[in-house]
Amino acid sequence: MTTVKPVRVRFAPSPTGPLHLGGVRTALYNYLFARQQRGVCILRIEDTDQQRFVEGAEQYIIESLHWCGIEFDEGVQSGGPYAPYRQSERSEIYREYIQILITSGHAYYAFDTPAELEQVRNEFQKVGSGLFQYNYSSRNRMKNSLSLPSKEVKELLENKVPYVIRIRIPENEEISFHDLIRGEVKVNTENLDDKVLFKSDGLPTYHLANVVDDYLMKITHVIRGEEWLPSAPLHLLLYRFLGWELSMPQFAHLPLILKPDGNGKLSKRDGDRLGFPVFPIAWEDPVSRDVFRGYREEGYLPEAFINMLALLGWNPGTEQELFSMDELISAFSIERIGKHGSKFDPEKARWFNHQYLSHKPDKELLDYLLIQLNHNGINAKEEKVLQVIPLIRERINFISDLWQQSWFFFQPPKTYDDQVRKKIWQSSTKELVSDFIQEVVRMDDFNKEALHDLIVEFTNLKQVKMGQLMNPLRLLVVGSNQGPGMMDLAAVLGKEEFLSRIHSGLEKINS
RNA sequence: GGCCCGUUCGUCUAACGGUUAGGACAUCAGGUUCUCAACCUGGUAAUAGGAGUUCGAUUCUCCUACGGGCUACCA
Repeated sequence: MTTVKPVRVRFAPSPTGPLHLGGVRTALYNYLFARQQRGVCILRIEDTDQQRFVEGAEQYIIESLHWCGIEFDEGVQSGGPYAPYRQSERSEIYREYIQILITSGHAYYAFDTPAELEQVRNEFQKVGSGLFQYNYSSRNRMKNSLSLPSKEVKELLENKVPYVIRIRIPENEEISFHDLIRGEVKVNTENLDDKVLFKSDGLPTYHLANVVDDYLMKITHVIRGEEWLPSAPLHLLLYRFLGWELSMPQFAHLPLILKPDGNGKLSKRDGDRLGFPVFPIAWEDPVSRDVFRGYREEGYLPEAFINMLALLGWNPGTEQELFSMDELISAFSIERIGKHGSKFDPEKARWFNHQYLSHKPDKELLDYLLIQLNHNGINAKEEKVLQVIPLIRERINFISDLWQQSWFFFQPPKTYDDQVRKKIWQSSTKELVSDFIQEVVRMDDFNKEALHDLIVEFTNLKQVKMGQLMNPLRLLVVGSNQGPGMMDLAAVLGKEEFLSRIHSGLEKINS
């Protein structure tokens, strides 16, 4: 009789700074898997390192995941049946389990000071015999409850001499486990060292805390970054030593997201260096006051950001590229996550955003544009803005482009691009334009078609190419060579505004 | 250095022993056009190298090279 356990996954960042692309993707994969399996997704904060704690980081994590549309069923933000979800608030729990390990002989007290350890490492390096490892071969030469007489150990403990608790890794044992992404992974315990499980400050390290919490919170699948792969055997040993092997979660170690240029994992500073954000939302470092850009502030839509991220390392096996969150949830599978790291491509991110923006309903783009108009002190009628949207929607890559591609619908140009003027302005241009507007003045019905007909007729009559008239008109109306079709532009502006811009433009350009 | 993981167009990737090695981004060319974009059509472009296994290897095995991760009282 096997009952299928309800899927429970967790995303467990440490609040040591903002969450970057890779972290968001890990959260996303956890979320997609949980939703698809009708399971539970948990947000746990791993703040056992008080040295690296950064003010505001936890709030940042919650806010950015919320912006992305990644929601949690349990966690620091909403509580739940396994609270608390902040590890710093669970220290009593870990104390209990470390005691079990001590009692059973799988862990031991170590009294070596950081300075002593440092010295041993240096000596090792000098001799050139590789890096020092605190393990079966060296632990007897160190100061710990395995090497010292028990009387002395007792004294040290009674005298409150600072200590850490280390795991006692067995000698020469083959540890293997099945990774959902990589298949069988094998490691010999020879290569593991006696990692610290409990620090002298009374808090556990990641290794102990994550195992204890995953067990207590009934986590069924651990989906985390590849940087954890080397310590997975250690975690497995902990499950074994605590007698939890049968309820051990399954592991899936995600490949890393790499720098777009060269190699190495994508890092905080790559964004500044290469000119793209690596964070979902902007972050200001509370100490240095450095500000890091965010996708939200750059004008990305969360759907586009998520879509791009989902496909960075995972693919559906079809040629579909655009996915809503719901589609991702139903298409996702851990088996189709790639094994190798992916270089992040900011160009493709931009393309995704363009796709989403150009498929957005008018109404939503309207809201975005209204905000920007307002921000620029322009009070435009919705009706007019709604006319503008279809004319610019194909032309934008970012939300901020809405304004950059449409400001001239709402206000006359303040300057006229000199490069463009030189290129298109001829000696006869002023006269041509002047003659043309005489005709426009006489128009009864000022609309796109009528204007088009008039222009064709006029240019034929004058024996000039359409561009000879249109380009100067555009310069006068927009101030440069950008923008949608001239007739569309004119129709939205209306006859009066159209003429007024041409008049004042002619004055400014010829003076 | 040791251990672990990886390697298909420039980039993200598909092809789970038999394909003219497919798609997307980028790039290039052409088209459209009143401009700038967008858009449409087409092109260039890849199995890291070497041994095996097999009738047949991108696919399986081994070696080499290269890349990455880990190697803290950090996560």
